[in-house]
Amino acid sequence: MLGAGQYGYIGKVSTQRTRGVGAAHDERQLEIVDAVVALIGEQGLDGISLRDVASRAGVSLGRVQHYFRTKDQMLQAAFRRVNELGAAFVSQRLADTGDTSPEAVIRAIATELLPIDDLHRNALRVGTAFTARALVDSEFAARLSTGYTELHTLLVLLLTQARDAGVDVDPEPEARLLLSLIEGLSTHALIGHHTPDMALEVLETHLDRIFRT
Amino acid sequence: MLGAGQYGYIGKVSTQRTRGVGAAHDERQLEIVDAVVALIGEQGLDGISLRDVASRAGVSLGRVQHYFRTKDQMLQAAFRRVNELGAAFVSQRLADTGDTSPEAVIRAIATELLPIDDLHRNALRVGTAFTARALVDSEFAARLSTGYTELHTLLVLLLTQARDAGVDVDPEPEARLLLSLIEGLSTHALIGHHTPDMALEVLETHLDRIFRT
DNA sequence: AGCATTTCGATACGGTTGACTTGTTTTGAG
DNA sequence: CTCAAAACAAGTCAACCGTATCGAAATGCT
Repeated sequence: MLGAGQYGYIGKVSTQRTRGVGAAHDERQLEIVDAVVALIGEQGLDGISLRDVASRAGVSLGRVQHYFRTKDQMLQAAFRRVNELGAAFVSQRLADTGDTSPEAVIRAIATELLPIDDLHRNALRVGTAFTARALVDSEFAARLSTGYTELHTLLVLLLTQARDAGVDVDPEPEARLLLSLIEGLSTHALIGHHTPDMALEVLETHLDRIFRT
Repeated sequence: MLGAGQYGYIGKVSTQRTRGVGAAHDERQLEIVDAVVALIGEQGLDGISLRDVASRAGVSLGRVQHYFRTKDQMLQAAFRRVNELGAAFVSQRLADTGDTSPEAVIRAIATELLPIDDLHRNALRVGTAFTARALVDSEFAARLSTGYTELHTLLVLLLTQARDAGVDVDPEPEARLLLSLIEGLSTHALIGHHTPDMALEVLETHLDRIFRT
């Protein structure tokens, strides 16, 4: 989960009547979606009702239903939102560090996919909730799979750059291992089996094993 | 998820009146639990109702309620059941192979925690559902954490044996990495991001990296 | 056989849910 | 200003849920 930004929803406008400039529409919709994301993180995916969302967002049930015709559409919007958040996290860290070496980028990606603070923790909780949902709903499964594939492709690209720079690594399987490892470390950190720091340490050790040969 | 067998439920008997030998009781209870596990694998944790369970098990709603006073108790029983299944999977493979070397045992554990067939797939789906639930319900979180700790301890023990036999490995962090990796590989295989075979290949490569130094 | 206890089916109840309908207010293009 | 479309709010509804109740049947110890 997280990482792939499949936009195309917020800011659609297109042929639709640009009623009220359309700006207020997206803003209010985002308010509701953020309430949904927060609630899913706290109560899980099936633990929330439209009335809960309305209450949390401080709006009426009618308003929520105006922006999302069905509950499923609302949840899909929330799913897109956490993916956006994940992508934004990574972009932010990359912009902060400045180091664009494959190793640094991979480290940045991995770090942002761990529950290093409450914000990340909540986003990852939502991601986990959607992962469970994906096992039952093929619609979500397809979206999730796409996101992971994009992330995998990115990792392969980075590892290929590293290999070309002299690092002894097989990009394709190593990317697969890395992504799975990050996923597992993140999940275990979420449920409290270990701390984010310990997860990060394991990851660093493994990355060292790859890059220092 | 999976792996730790925390029994203490089935076969409790104890001070309770041994009405009807008590054998039929456990059998019928297990029938219902198996229906629950199957349903959770198919429809997720929140997608099932007591009526669904009764229908799937071919019994009346009243009977389900007789064996489980609340829905939560029923789900907890299902959770224990998948843990039992996971432990049974590993035991079975270990008995089959006969090889008790640390490497073989680790390989066996890892293999049984991947969706290598429909039976394993369903059990792992249920495990994922409970993982998502654990993020919201501290009761399940505690049980899950205990299971993972047991598995972690076992891996540390095995890796310590390997180290004493001359393998260059740091048991504690390596066990943490392994368990997380298995978790991630399993999850990704479940959602179809890669096949169980690919997951197994990644794992084998990593194990080779550890043991062939 | 007698009888307490377990087993289990049928039914009902209060509550919640997502979806829908209806009516009112707001908005901005013409 | 006009007016149609959008943006809401409130209420309604049927369906479903977990749980409780009550009575009948099965069971097995004494």
